[in-house]
Amino acid sequence: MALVLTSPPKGSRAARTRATEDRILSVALESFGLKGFDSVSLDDLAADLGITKQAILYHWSSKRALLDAVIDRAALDLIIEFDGALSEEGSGWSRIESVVRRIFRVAMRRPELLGFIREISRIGGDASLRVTADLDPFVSRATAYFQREMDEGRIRRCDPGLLLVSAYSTVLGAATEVEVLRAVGIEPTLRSTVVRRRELLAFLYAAMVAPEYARTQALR
Amino acid sequence: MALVLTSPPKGSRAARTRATEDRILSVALESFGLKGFDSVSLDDLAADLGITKQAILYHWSSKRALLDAVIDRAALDLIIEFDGALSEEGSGWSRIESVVRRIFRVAMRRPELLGFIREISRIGGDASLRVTADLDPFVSRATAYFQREMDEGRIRRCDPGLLLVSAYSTVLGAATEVEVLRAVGIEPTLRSTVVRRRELLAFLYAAMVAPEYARTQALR
DNA sequence: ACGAATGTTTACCACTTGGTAAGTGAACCG
DNA sequence: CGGTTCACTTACCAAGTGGTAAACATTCGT
Repeated sequence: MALVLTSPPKGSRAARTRATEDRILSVALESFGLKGFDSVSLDDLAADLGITKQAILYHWSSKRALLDAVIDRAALDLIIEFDGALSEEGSGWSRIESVVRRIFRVAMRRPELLGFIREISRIGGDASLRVTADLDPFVSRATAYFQREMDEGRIRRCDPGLLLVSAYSTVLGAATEVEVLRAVGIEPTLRSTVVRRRELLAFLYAAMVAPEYARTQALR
Repeated sequence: MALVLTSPPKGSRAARTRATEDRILSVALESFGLKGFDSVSLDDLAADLGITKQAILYHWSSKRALLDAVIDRAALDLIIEFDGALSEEGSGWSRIESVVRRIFRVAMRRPELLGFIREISRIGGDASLRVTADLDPFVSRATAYFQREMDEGRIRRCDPGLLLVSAYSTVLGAATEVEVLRAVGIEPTLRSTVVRRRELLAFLYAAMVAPEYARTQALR
């Protein structure tokens, strides 16, 4: 995924510096997300990048400082991926459906991103606080949206925060728990992912949509 | 949690050996589950146990071999915790409810156990295969149970494996994703856990129970 | 009672870890 | 042009890593 063709030095020095830091953050996010923070050494990262470990430590004073930067980057990526879906047009359910589709797309194309959030949760402490703070505006938008949908009777009334958590972990689980899927005899191929997404949408639809509202719609 | 009152040597040698290995597995499961496999060194484990690292390596030839043993132990613990619920009496929904309650109980009392399964999933490779194999009989029972409930019209018809995954990740997420809960402004206190469990049961009930069957029941 | 098996410790070892110090060449700015 | 800043490398280092070898104490079988 790194996509690093050692480019001949071009652009201003500042631009090249930014590009290097960007590459480091990308590779670090991927590695931390897939293998875990402690399982990836600075030497590993540097080797992947074709630079020396000290070059990394030049841009961030410690591995921990690098982690903070990666957290910010991951939060930004997440918001970019999902916030658009929340802004889309469409009535209640179709918008939720588009968010779910997007999560699946992200889980397929960038598993390291979702894995990284999990990893940060486990590390806890300051790291968790940081990602929580970074994502706060997005979470606020999402819960406010749920609240509105409930007020207008399109979504079953309940605690919007808990609904968000339920939906989040359901989708994230179905999208990422590859090993669990294997355990129940489902090989995570592209085709099975489509089926899984369809089943999950039905699951969520049943769980979330207010029955009275559902009756007025003829969708599936 | 370790609960290790340095007992004066008693019992046969074989019994004491078994007890030692048991203690090692307990502490290792706890540490690996909470901090991650790579984040826990053999020296850390040994220090927690009040023995030397080489004592651990006497019982298992390498850290990796220890991991395999911990996997087996974790799978056993899981089966013990949940298999009982599957055998309980009661009609369709009440049995599912009891499983969910049990998962919450485990998530509260033994977070390291669920965390460990997650960790193994991420490690992948042989480790995942092992836990998958260990849990296979349990998974078979669960899906067979879902199938039966569907055939008798008590649960919405769908792929039983996927239903299991959805329910699993939903419950596991709501029970364990403490940081995500914080992000949506829910402090994971005991009281809020009760609320969360109630909301989640409503979520699952709506998602899983067949509407025709639900109408025949007056439960909540 | 005595040698053997067993469980554990002390002493090491090669290698990796995050991090420091000093050097180097190119880009920038006057 | 000439010095300074910048981005990075080479050269280290102390602490920690998983793992080996051998010594040691206890318990077992005979």
